[in-house]
Amino acid sequence: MSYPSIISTIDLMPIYYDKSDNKIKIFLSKRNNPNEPFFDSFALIGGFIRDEDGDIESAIKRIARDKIDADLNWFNSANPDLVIGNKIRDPRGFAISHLYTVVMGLDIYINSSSSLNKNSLYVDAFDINLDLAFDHNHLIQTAMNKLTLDCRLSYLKAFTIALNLLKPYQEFTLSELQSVYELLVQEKIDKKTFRRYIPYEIDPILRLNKKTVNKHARPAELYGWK
Amino acid sequence: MSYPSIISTIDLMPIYYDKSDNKIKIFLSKRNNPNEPFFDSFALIGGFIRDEDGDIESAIKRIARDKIDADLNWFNSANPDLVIGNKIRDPRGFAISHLYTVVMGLDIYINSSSSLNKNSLYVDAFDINLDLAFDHNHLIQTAMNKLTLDCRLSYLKAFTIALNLLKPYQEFTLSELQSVYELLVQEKIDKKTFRRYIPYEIDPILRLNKKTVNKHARPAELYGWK
DNA sequence: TTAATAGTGTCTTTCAGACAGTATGGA
DNA sequence: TCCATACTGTCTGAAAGACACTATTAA
Repeated sequence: MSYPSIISTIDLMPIYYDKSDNKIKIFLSKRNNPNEPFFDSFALIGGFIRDEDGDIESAIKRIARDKIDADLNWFNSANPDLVIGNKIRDPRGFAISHLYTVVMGLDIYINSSSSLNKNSLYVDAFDINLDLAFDHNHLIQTAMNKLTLDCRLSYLKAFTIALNLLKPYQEFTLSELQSVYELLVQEKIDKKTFRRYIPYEIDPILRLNKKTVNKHARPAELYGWK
Repeated sequence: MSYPSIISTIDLMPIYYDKSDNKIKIFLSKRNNPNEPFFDSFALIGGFIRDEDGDIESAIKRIARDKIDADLNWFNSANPDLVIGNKIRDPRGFAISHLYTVVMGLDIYINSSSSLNKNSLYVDAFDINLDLAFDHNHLIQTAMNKLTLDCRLSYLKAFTIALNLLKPYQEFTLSELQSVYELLVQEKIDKKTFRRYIPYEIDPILRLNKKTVNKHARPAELYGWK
């Protein structure tokens, strides 16, 4: 007995907060197999779901490990952020992509930068000016749009994601947290309003009793992780 | 060249507002193929995604037409409400279910009741006391839970879905609309608060200048569709 | 009249938005 | 000193919650 051979794939959209130019970036890698479509183009990392994976989460873990040589420390949710399937997006046939937005840790960033060097690329998640493989331009735009809408709908979700994007940094200021938040919701927030959101008691952040240095202005309180 | 043979399926969770006992119900059908797993059990309607479907939306339409002999008038969203995939949920192998919540029209309800008669069943979406095929008990519980959370997060979403659930009825009162809303968010709302939500100008509802009759109380204004 | 449900008025609390004011460092 | 950024105080207006009040029918 045989079943329809639809191709089921995972695509991972690893996002990362780049403090140095205050942008949310996406990790892209160059497709390096001449026997696969879009050879030499940049793309989201991804792959087929295999029978031996056993379940979707295992497939995600395997792909993350194979493609960026690291575990991903946080999943946006158990459900994919985007599912799209048709016969035109992949020349190999009817392919369903399950796109998961994941947050990268700093270690992953460093590993990828060095070992994968010229085959990887970080680009502004909200402004991709590059032709990607498959329909990945469209996937990214749709997924980032959904991320913004979700974050606008629930400040708690925005807040949680902002914290996860800052996790790679040992220390951060509330102004930096606000910057990440503003990138997620794609709008400026009043400083006082933002600080009212902060549920000091609940969240895993910790006032370090340290201040920033070498700024030409009043130093900011530094926060870290419990 | 061959690709991994993961089974990709669609499951539809058709919901319907039953005015007579004020419940949101799910349409279930009895599995009638002795060669398929869970023969004679009740289940959500669903099926394999086939290569000739071309895309996911077409697969959904085909399955709806095959299984309940009708088009579905409204999709919750382009994305599935739930995706779950592993090797244990289907004896035939690694199966990924893409679950879509859909709202049934009255015509579908009537068609299904008559032609499918004893092979279909309507049950309270929030209280399934019946062992269903596959992991469908779990799917339904998770999907209804997500529906409630989504509706609590956005009153506009709750409102839109409530209106869609009332679409099959030509006339309805604001109290009825509130009842549907309360089922969706799973909590009682103050009458005045609820009426303040109603954006008279925006929504496709219309005051009919008619009132309910034969009630032992003050008659209610009837509303209909533009 | 009463029972029952429809619908409204309004007080109170909460909270976002706006923005001025104060604090604290470097140059 | 001033400039820049961090942080706080507080007024205002919008909207939710609570709940009492009025309205309109049948029995």
